[in-house]
Amino acid sequence: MSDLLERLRGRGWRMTSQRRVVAQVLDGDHVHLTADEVHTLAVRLLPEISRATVYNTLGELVSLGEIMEVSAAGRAMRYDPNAHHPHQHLVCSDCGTIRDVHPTGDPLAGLPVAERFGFTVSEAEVTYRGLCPSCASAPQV
Amino acid sequence: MSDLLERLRGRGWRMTSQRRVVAQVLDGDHVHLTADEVHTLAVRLLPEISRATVYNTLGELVSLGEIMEVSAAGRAMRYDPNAHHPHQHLVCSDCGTIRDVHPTGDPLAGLPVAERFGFTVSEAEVTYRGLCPSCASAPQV
DNA sequence: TCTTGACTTGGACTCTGTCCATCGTAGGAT
DNA sequence: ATCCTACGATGGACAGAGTCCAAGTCAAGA
Repeated sequence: MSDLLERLRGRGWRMTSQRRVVAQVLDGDHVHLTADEVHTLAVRLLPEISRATVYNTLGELVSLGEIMEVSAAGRAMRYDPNAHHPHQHLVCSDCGTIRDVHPTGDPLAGLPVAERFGFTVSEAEVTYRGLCPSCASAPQV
Repeated sequence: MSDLLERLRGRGWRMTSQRRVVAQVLDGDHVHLTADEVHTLAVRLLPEISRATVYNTLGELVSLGEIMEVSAAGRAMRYDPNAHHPHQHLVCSDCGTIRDVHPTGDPLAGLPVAERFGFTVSEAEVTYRGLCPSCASAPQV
């Protein structure tokens, strides 16, 4: 993601230390962090960074298509740095952990034209739900 | 949905006026209301009904499988009264309109065991996105 | 180096949803 | 028909996620 900064600069982004730090955090692991987690990690690198800036920056990255929002029903939105490789998500219904998965076949194919109601369907987002190994073995509440 | 109340009574639900009203509201239209909208409509029928009761009742209906939660990224959860016929959703990326659709095939089949990471996968939720006929013809912002 | 407008800050605010102590009542028992 | 009691309703406080805004800061072009 080091070239992310280059791409952004090319798009006229003013390069601030805050934005550099947010990009660095997203680059760190390929997990799907919440905005709050991004903020916590960013604070370690730049103690005075504010929550509002993290939200702003994440929002901008999303609208530029550099990262993806993944909504985890009822919980905080998560941010997926892996926006350039199409994939789907597997979510633990208990703890909210998210993994990237690559199903076979084209999910769009499952939707017959008769079921499209005149829509110009351009993508299908699939969320698989279940229990992750540790939640499946741990006693549920 | 008039038999909904019968089914619930059969499951040992205590039948209160509040619960009746919530069921009645959900029965009204087959749109996907938010909890707050359900509360607003319920108040018209039973002015003293509280928000907490609406949330409780919706939560119970969800866990009984009578209605479904549909998460609308970043916005309030919506409740889908059409839970007895499995279906997916087709969402207009421009205006947000939601339609129920019935894809062919089992969406779970697309996820190979090698891609399940030990999860006990129990369901797949598919959201098709595109432009509805009117947004497709109208100039976009 | 100067200038300026884009960016950041932090705290207040909104929106969704949950919790809890207390009160009310549906519906079985008598 | 009346009584009992556990289940359900209430509403206000609380919490988490995210937005807004006025004021201050600073990146980068001139």
